[in-house]
Amino acid sequence: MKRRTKKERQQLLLQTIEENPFVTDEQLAVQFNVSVQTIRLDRMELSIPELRERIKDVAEKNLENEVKSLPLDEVIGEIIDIELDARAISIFDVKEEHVFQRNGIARGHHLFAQANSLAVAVINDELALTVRANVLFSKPVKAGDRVITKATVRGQNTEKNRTYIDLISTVNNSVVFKGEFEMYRTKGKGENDETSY
Amino acid sequence: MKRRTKKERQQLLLQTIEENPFVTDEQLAVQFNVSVQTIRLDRMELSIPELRERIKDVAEKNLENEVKSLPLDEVIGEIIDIELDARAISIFDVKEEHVFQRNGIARGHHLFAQANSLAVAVINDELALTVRANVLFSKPVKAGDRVITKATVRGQNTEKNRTYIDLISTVNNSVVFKGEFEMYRTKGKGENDETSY
DNA sequence: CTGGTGTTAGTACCAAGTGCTAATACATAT
DNA sequence: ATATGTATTAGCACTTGGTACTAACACCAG
Repeated sequence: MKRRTKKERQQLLLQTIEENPFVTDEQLAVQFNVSVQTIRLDRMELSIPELRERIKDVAEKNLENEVKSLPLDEVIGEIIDIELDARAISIFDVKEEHVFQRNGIARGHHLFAQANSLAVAVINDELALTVRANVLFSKPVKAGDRVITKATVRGQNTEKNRTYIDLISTVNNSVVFKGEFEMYRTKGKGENDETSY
Repeated sequence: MKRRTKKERQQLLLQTIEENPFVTDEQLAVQFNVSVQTIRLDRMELSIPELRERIKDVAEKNLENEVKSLPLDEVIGEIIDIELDARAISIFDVKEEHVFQRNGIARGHHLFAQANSLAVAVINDELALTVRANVLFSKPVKAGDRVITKATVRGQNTEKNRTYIDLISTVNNSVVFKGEFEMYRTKGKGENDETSY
């Protein structure tokens, strides 16, 4: 192992720990052919926490993901207000994982998912399925944006068991997404009121 | 805190650690009103590893998940055939996590996501965004179904930088989803050598 | 009273550190 | 040539959250 300069070593150190957070100072010292103390000084300068903290961070991150990925699959966006068969509002915070790396713009299906989830939720029925949707992505959404989606139940066709819902998503009061959803439901509006909530 | 029997305590210990693997023996001792040594003996009998090992286990598990969840977010469905700016085919296996628990029918946004991903992929450009989509969910899809989606590029409006794509998804040769997507792209078909932007 | 089970206390030791002081090497500037 | 600064190394005390082990005590049953 050739002895690198401080800068080179620290650069490699960052990479190495990034790739494998489970490596000890001792192992790193051997790898870079320096003393353990040097590794410690390097970590300090680079503000890299000690092994146990790194492992803990990874563990905590994973625990977050667990909490995140389950409801994320269930309902996209957090429903903050709902009046069944009338209207509903949800918010969705766009994160790095929702955007194209190349340009930082949110993938369309995430916005669709938020709207679709809300359309399902607003329907006061056990069974609600999307039959048709016409959507328009009017403005790009970026990571860090908070998307607020409002659903309004527009009408019904009781014979065909259909409910029509309008959806509008905004970021900072600017419309980013519009959609008209045709939903299928088993029962008509108002037939579910035996058990009043 | 009432003093439980050994069995009760060990039962609760298992639960407690399961819920929060980050708890130390000392905290547990306080919680159960016994000595630290007792907690250690309990852990031995129950073969529960020490705090650091538990955290490490969580961290390692999460690292596995990372590999799994990333490509899942990147493209929904596996692209098995593609001819840029012409057509593409992807398959998507519907799993339990994609369906409503209540009725076992796939949530619409997963089918939309597969179609949307494919529409983005078929466009031979750095930047492709969904502008508008009209979709029809013609038949419910269930867990275990293999959805095959075909994308066909229908036309273009070079002035407006738009590309029109038709999508059809089938399960066992039966159509479950149809969509017309209007996509925005930076450059026209075949113009990808120019630096027009 | 003796034995078994459960619990507690205490000691020595370990890994992987932090925090601090001191020594050394080496090049650069004056 | 001597001083200054940076990089590196060594050593020691201390910390956390343990393991491994021994000894003691309480209490209940035979």
